[in-house]
Amino acid sequence: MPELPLVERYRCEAERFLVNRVVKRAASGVDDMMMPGLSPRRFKSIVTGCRVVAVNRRGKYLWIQFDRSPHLVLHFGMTGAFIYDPPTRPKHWRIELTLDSGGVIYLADARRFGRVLLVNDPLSEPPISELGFDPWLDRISAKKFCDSVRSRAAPIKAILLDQSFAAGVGNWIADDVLYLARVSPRRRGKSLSSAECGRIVRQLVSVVRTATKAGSHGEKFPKKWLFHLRWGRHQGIKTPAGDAVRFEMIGSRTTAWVPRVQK
DNA sequence: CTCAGTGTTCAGTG
DNA sequence: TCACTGAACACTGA
Repeated sequence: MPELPLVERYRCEAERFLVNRVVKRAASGVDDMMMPGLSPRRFKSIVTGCRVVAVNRRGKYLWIQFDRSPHLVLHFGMTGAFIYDPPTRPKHWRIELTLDSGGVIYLADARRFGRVLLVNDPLSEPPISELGFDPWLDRISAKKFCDSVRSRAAPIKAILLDQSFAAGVGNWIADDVLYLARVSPRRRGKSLSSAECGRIVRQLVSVVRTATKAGSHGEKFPKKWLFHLRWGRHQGIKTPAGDAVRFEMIGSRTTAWVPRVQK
């Protein structure tokens, strides 16, 4: 599910629900894939009794900052989501926090590509310390962006998806950025002109800001974005301007692009 | 039944 | 050592 704009929305919602609350009960399933080395017993004993001080985000990672270490770092993988006060325990719940307010929050994740970690100093330890610039939180100069892109041989699509380069960019954001910047996803970083890199960084900031301000609600995104056309992947689908959309595997992800526009 | 899906990691290669 | 590539991870729904 979640790229930067959606994780930011989760962060805002969780902030309202959690800040200043004390965890009265904490539970998790046994899951060495999502929570390597973290038993339900240890999770419960560490988290119970903690007061939430803040809910933070960097890239696709969100962390719940407690009044003491360690703090709870979460990644939503492909299908992760928060669920608040459901009438019954959600089918794919992975962790459950019951608060002094009486509220209950679940992390659910059917596919289990998400992560649950307890980290002493999230900003200065992996995995968050390994992330590149966050286009919502950080400013980056066009020159630094271009130098970095042009030092690499991989396709620009793969570079944009590299979280140690740009944190929070996912498959559809990368595709829309390259479409709006009119650059083919197959172009190698090395081959890009500074004008092309400039268009890419401008569109990257623009797409992330626009989507995040829209609260990650796709219906509110600009009509011209490929976002609206990619799901379902119809054969022979065209942009509103009448250009054919092509779907192919690039950087080991399905990539939507418009060859007539992107060179 | 088969395949693709808003993501990351790891082994193999050059 | 490093960058790059593609398979693997697990599960659901079309």
